[in-house]
Amino acid sequence: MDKITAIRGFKDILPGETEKWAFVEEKAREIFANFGIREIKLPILEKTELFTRGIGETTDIVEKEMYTFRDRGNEYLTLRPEATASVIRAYLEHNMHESEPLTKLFTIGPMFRRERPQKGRFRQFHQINVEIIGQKDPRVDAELMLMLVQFLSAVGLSHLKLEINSLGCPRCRPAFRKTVISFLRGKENGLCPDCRRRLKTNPLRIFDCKVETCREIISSAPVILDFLCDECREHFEKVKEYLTIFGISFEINTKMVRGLDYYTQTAFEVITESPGAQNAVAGGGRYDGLSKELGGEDFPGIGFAIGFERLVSMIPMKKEDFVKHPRLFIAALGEDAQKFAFTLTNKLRMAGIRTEMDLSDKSLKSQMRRSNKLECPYTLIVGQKEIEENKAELRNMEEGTQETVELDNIIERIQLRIRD
RNA sequence: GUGGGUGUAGCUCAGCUGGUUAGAGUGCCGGGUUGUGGCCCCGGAGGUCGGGGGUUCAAAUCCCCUCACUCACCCCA
Repeated sequence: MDKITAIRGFKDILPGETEKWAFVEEKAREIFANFGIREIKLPILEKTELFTRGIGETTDIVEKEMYTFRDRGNEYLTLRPEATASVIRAYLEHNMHESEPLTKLFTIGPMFRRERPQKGRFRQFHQINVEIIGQKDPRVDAELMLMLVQFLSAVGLSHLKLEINSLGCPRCRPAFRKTVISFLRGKENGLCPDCRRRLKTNPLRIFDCKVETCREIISSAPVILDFLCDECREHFEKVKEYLTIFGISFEINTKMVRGLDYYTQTAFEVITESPGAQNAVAGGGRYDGLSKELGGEDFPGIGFAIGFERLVSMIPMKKEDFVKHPRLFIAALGEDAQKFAFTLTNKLRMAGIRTEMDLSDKSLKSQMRRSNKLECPYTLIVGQKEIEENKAELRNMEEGTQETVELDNIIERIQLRIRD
């Protein structure tokens, strides 16, 4: 019989790694709370239409990456490839704007995209999403980025680069798009096959092509920022101004475009210098048209997504730093001592002290080795002799010293001695 | 979907141009005085050499197919 394995691009997150994940989540919850952002939990399965309408029919995600199937009721369902559409759906479904003019939400969970896995990219991956809905004020954009930067440095990341751009709006982007197309007319032969295709489907994407010849051609192309309408320009200027107030360093990257249709105006990314091609830890932007696209009123929104796996892989601390070692190991010899140790171990656990023992009746040496391996700072040694004399040996593993303790009120005695 | 790399012990890997019972380090188990860890020493368990087919007297090693993993492209977090 063949062993059954996890499916391609789906990963188990094992102990040692999960502690790191918990740490990241705790930090997120703590910092987001300071900024008034509340958690929303969303289904991971949605009607397919939510994504085809929200993300855009012609995007790669919708065209070839979604896990879509028909359920037993013949309804088309999709494992969510991203969270923003779901957040807006929930926002509209529960009329959240009625009770709160500015709604600030975060959610953490798995996303699914059927791509070829590689470093920093999986078919099931996790994101931390934050969405602020209801106001178009550039201060919202700025504080969102401020919070993102603070969070990333709180989990220990450094050498990060914040890149920002403005993508314009439905009023000013079309003109830019036209200009780019006519700029590229006659230069098609210099473009890579992908970009020639993009010229028809999504010409703005040519801006972030990595092929050298394309980069050369596009480097002299017109820049979106020169085409912004007054409102978009004003908004972008304010965003930059507020970022500067907070002392957040950023770079303007006019070549940054976003893959999903719903983005407008502010777009941003946090890039790392970690090796590998997938160097974006977080990305986001404003999506003022999305809510209308999903059949709601016209609510402005802005948000970002942090790639959980990418973030965790960059945390400088080692796995061991997150593991909670037992505080005490109980080594017991003989039947009476084992019985005593078993009840004591669990009583100590219930009293809040991480305690381990050995259940397989091994030699003292073997039990000591195990205590050492688990990095327990203390070991309580109980044998037949100790039971009879109503005492035990408490050994300090770091210093190699030990003392005799009475078994009466042993829990209190231990608590007193092994407190960190 | 396209291209490159790699599949040998739980883990990390060595096995050159094919040649006796497939190795190391680490981890695991046990021992080194009768009831005391780490360092050191000794012993032990553990492998369909990813799978299938072929060439050969002989294949972990050469050839073909297949699967998996991995890196990169596309795209994105």
